[in-house]
Amino acid sequence: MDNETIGSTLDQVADLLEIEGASVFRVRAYRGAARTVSALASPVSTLPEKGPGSLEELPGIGKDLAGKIRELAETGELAMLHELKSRTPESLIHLLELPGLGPKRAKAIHEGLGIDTIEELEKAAREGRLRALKGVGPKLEAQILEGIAARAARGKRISLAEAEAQVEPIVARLREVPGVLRIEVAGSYRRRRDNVGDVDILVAADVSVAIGKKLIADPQTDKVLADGDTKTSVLLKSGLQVDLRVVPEETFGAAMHYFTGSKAHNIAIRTLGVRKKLKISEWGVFQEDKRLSGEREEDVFEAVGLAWVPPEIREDRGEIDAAREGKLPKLVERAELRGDFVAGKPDADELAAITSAWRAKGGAWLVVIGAPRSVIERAREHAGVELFAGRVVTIGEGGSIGASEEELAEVDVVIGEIDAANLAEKALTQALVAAVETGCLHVLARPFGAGKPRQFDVEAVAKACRERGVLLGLDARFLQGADGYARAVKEAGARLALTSHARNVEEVELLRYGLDQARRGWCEAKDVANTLSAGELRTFLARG
DNA sequence: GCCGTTTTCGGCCCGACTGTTTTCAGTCG
Ligand SMILES: Nc1nc2c(ncn2[C@H]2C[C@H](O)[C@@H](COP(=O)(O)OP(=O)(O)OP(=O)(O)O)O2)c(=O)[nH]1
Ligand SMILES: [Mg+2]
Ligand SMILES: [Mg+2]
Repeated sequence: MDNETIGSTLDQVADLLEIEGASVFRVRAYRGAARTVSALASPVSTLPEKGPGSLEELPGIGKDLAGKIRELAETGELAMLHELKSRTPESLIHLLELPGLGPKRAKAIHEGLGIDTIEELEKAAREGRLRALKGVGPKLEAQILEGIAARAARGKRISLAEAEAQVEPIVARLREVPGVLRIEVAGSYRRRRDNVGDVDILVAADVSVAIGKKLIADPQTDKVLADGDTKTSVLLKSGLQVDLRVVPEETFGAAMHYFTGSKAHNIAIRTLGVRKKLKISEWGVFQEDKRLSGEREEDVFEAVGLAWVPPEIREDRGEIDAAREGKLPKLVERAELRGDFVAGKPDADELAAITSAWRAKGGAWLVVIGAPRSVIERAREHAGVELFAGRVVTIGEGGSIGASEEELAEVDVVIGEIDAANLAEKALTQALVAAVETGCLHVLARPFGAGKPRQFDVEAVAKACRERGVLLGLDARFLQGADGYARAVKEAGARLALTSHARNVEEVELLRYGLDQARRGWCEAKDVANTLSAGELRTFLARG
């Protein structure tokens, strides 16, 4: 079973335990493990059984959870989950998707009314039977019916680019409201996750500004989910949820920290505070109810003895220890990028437009993939950036390279791509290592199958790449799991190549989404080949 | 279920909004 499926299975366990009324801390442990396993770059089977790097060494995973994760990885089954399902119907998990319906009410609905499914719930709500339950009245009943009706319209997670497109005009309108002192998008958007579940906006303003009402009146707003003094949530017409938080300017820093998250990072920071007898919340840092600070985001970190942590790595995956020890990475920045890999299909005019746009951005070189040499030669004359000829070659199942030596000699950069659909994890790893060891490749593309990243032993492959001077490609068009991939590559001492595959001027912009994921993967300039100068790249290509 | 410059037992982040409630539980961020 792959890591993502193990993660969602552990989340199912957490849901069922929660419905059963298990300890919230036990539930949290399962959710934490789910999150940790989903983020692993390589399959569980590649981790050592014991000692450094083993499952049990991962924070929040002890003997018990490690055993369950191994059981899932090896057999695809979990005995405990079967037992849970025999006690509590699995279908109850779907009730939790309805807004306002959590584990307590799901349990009450199941036990009090014998309801197991959304269909039964809808029938009961229509007949007014839900209000027989303690704590449920006509309003909740109506809300549940509405939730069932609106189920399909409520959006799923969307890409960061899509979220940017939707939210930028809204933020622009809110920014113009008189009395808005500061406005920033926080949450997973600020942490630059490749997909976001909602958009979280923080505003510094007086309550009298009633900024929440302005969001409610926005042309894109469809439905109001909640509306209080400091917090408003709406659903846009697109189905995207927007959460708005309003605070006075003097608590903007602490509020930014809270609203940026992640949840796991917040809990870790607040726990450090508790040990120092401090209380940390969106309202500031407090000692015995006396407010110490909170105007700046740094205040929160300083209060617990940490350096300011870049939002991209606030995931409780080691950044807190690093911030304490002064070992935070100096994350690679946009201004440091000098090269990109673009698609070769464009005609000479399009290529000229791309090269001049890239030069205008401060770029120094481009690898043009798949263009005829003649096109590149001609483009070179007016390019103003150095052009390299690139070619994609197919890697066979045994790691063979699908091109002749003469063909390879015609280009400057050889990019190996494997058709991974039919290979198991181990065979895939072996094929990739073998391909790298032919010495023919300059870049190894990230393997995908059926539109999803394929699992393999990233550490083993990245180490082979490091030895052979091969870059690991990170395609900015396909970023699922790219942050974990980047981190594993960096930790193996290898180097990434971010590739936009731009076919036109607009798509050159895509590279920054790749950069975001490299940053989430703790990458510094030295970990990303796009920061090399043209001369340095040339030397690298010559395996110098 | 995990974990330990307090601890191997007994804690585990903190607050806003809603509905149903005569004082707070549930859900969500
Ligand atoms: N302290 C604390 N903060 C939380 C909790 N839940 C959420 N937050 C904070 C951190 C989150 O990043 C921020 C926004 O919440 P969201 O539910 O929108 O999560 P986030 O944006 O991280 O991910 P998303 O893509 O929306 O699923 O609020 C919590 O239980 N405790
Ligand atoms: Mg969010
Ligand atoms: Mg949110």
